[in-house]
Amino acid sequence: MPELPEVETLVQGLKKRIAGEKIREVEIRNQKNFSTDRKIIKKFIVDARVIDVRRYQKMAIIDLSTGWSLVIHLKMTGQLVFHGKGSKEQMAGGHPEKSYEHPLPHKHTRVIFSLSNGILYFNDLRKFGWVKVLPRQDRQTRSITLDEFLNSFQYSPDPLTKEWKLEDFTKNIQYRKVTIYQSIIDQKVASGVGNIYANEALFCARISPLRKSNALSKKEVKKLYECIKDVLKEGIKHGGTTFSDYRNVEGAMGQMYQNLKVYDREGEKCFRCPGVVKRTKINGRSTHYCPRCQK
DNA sequence: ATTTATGTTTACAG
DNA sequence: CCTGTAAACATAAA
Repeated sequence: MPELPEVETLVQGLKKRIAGEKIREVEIRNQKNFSTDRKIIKKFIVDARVIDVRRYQKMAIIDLSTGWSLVIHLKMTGQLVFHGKGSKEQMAGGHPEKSYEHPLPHKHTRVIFSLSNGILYFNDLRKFGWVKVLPRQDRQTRSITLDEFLNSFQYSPDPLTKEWKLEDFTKNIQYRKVTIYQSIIDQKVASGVGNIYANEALFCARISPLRKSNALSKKEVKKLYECIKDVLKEGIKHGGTTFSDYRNVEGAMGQMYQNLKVYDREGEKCFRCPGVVKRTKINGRSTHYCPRCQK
C-alpha cells in the first residue's frame, strides 16, 4: 500500500479540493473499515466543515470545524477518489487498483463522504484500511484525543520532521539483530517507510538489505538516515508511485514509478554499475537490490 | 524486550 | 483446481 510519499501526495491533492467544504453525508458500506458509532458521526462529522487535510506517518487526517478529525489509514489496498461536482475536478490517490477506472461507487467502495462540492470515495479491496473519528481536545467524551491516538502506535516520529533524529535512528539500528531491511520497514524505526522506499533507501546508501542491522558502521547508518529522507522527498516530488491526479487512464500514474532505482526491477541492469538487480526474500517479503554495488 | 510466524482479505497470474 | 503473490500492520507466542 501507499507509503509516506503516496499519502502525502494524496493529502495535498485532497486539501486543494475539499478545504473549506462541508460534509453533508457519510455512508458506511463496510463496518470493518469504519466502525464508529453512527451517533458520533452524526454529531461531529455530518455538517462539519473541513479545516485542514494533513498527513502523519502513513495516515491522512481531515480536521473538521467541530474540533473532531477523521483519520484514515489505507493499509495495503486502500484508495481515496474525489469526484467534484460536474465531474471536472477529479483526483485519486492510494492503491493503483484497476477498478478506479470503473464508475463509482463499485464493489470495493467501503465509505462514501458526500461533500458540498463533490463526493469522496474510500475504496479498499482487502478491507485492511480504516477510518477513525477522534476529538482534537478532550470534550468530556470517553474517547481518547487525536494526539493520544496517534501516539498510541509508538512509532518513530515522522522521518520528514525534525523530531526524527540521527541519534535515535542510530540507537535503533545498532541494537537490532535482524537484517537492516527489516529494521527500516519497522515503523518504530522509520515510520512511513514501507517496502518500496526501504528498497530505494538501501540502494541509495549502497547497503545490502541482507546485512545485519547491528553490523552497520556509524558512517553507514548516517548515510542511510540521509537516504531515507531523500528517497521519501523524491517520492513526494514525483507524486508517489501511484496515481495522484487523473482525468484519463494515461495520466493516472504518479511519476515515481518510472523513477524507482531498484524496486520491481528484477533482472534489469543496475543504473549505477554493470550489475543486475536481484530479487530475494527476507522474512517472506520481496526485496530488490544490486548485489554488485550494495555491500 | 525483540523476533517469528500467522492472521486479516481479495484478486490475479501462472 | 491449486499455489504463490501483493504497496501494511497487529498480535500471540517463542
